[in-house]
Amino acid sequence: MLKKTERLSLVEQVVIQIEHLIESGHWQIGDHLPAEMQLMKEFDVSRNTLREAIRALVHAGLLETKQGSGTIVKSSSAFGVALHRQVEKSSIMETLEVRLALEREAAQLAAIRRDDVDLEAMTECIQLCKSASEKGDVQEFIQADILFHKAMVKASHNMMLERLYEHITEPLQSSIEEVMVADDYFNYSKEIHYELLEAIKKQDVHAAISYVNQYINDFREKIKRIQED
Amino acid sequence: MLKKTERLSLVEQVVIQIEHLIESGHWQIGDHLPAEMQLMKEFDVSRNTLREAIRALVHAGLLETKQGSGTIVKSSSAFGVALHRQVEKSSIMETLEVRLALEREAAQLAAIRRDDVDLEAMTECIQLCKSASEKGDVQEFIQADILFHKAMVKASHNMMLERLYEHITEPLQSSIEEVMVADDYFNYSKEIHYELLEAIKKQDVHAAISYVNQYINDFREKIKRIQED
DNA sequence: CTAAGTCCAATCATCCTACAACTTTTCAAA
DNA sequence: TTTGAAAAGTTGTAGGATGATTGGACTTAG
Repeated sequence: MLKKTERLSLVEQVVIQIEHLIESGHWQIGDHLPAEMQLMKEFDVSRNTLREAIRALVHAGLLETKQGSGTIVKSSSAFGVALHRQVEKSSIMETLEVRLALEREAAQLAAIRRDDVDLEAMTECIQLCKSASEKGDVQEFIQADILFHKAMVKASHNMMLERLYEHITEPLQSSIEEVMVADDYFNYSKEIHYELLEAIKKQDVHAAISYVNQYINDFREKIKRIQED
Repeated sequence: MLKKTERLSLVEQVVIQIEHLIESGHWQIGDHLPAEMQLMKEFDVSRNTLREAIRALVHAGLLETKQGSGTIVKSSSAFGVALHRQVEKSSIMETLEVRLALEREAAQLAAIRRDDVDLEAMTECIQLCKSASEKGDVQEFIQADILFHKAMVKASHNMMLERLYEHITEPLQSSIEEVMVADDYFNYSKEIHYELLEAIKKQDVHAAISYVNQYINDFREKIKRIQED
């Protein structure tokens, strides 16, 4: 079998270079890119070629151009943008169901695969929850709560699961906050998270799934109640 | 709150039009687009503007251009392409775990929400499985099997779940076939699918989840065994 | 000094023409 | 029929010109 000869067009080469510069953090989110004229010289391509490359990345959601002002970095993950757009097309309930599906799988895998680093990270998040709870700081509590969930997903040692969860949770954040603030989730989740962590620590898969199902169903009920108002 | 004034650039307008023409099926996958010269006239824009629009869609994976030949439609879903790329970056096992997470959630939701149309569709798929099995046609059986799973996911009445499942299953297809052909999955899945359908018909959520877990774990074992060879 | 308005330079948006590189078709010669 | 060269059609790249928008510098009236 012969390898298909593949010449990358100049545009595609420039696109790849810019993507790398963004992914590597050389251009951070919010940064201004150099002007077209300068980029032309740096990449040694014509204006058209450069503009086609930039336009491709603008449409992908990585860049944003504003006439008269310049081009800035908007995001560092094309996949995140694509998922974000899909979430926007869907209802909150639909998205939440997908997120919970991932979370349930993550809990199961985490209970099997978690290592000491994972357990330490999760324990730390729970302590953050606790201290925020004692201070009565709702916002800080919510942030710590989300961090705990992310730590659990990370403990599943499945990068794809982690990325999906991350990019689906992001646009849901405001809805999550709404539910938590409106209800008495504050005290409730404190305990169940601790028990969930214990189950994962003991590698008790069934218990872990059971706890996740508990707060998933509870969360679902709360959403329904709020949406009915 | 004032509405953000939003002037869409000519390029973006052309992009949207082309996207619509593809989504609506006016240009099918594999079709050649008209040449640049003609599209310039039809959209009434300059060559640069048109080319930037096309380039954006090429990078998104909807189109493919070949110098000297033309431009063809490659895919109808930008989200599908993005997901596909993500899957390619991940291992088969990782992807499978995500897919199974979705399938488990789908089974649960389907057991709750399925309507008569869903049940009919699933029954039909099972009969296809059966007839393929009797004929001994492995390929046809696999296709029918996948159709059954998709029908179940559809019965969850969650569009986002359905799309995710669809686009994740697609690039996995060859791996799935490999497992099924290599092992004795042929006879095994015939029975468990029937029982799963019965559980969903009776709206027995626990039984449905249980059956899904059964063949999920079985499938996982088979994959492991094959990968070790 | 402050605040409002004006002007200007920088920047992206669009259009135009020209040529190069590649592919497909056509057609004539072997 | 097969081969190969020519021709026509298509996308790729380059460079220049003008318009539209923005943000900051500057000016001026209070």
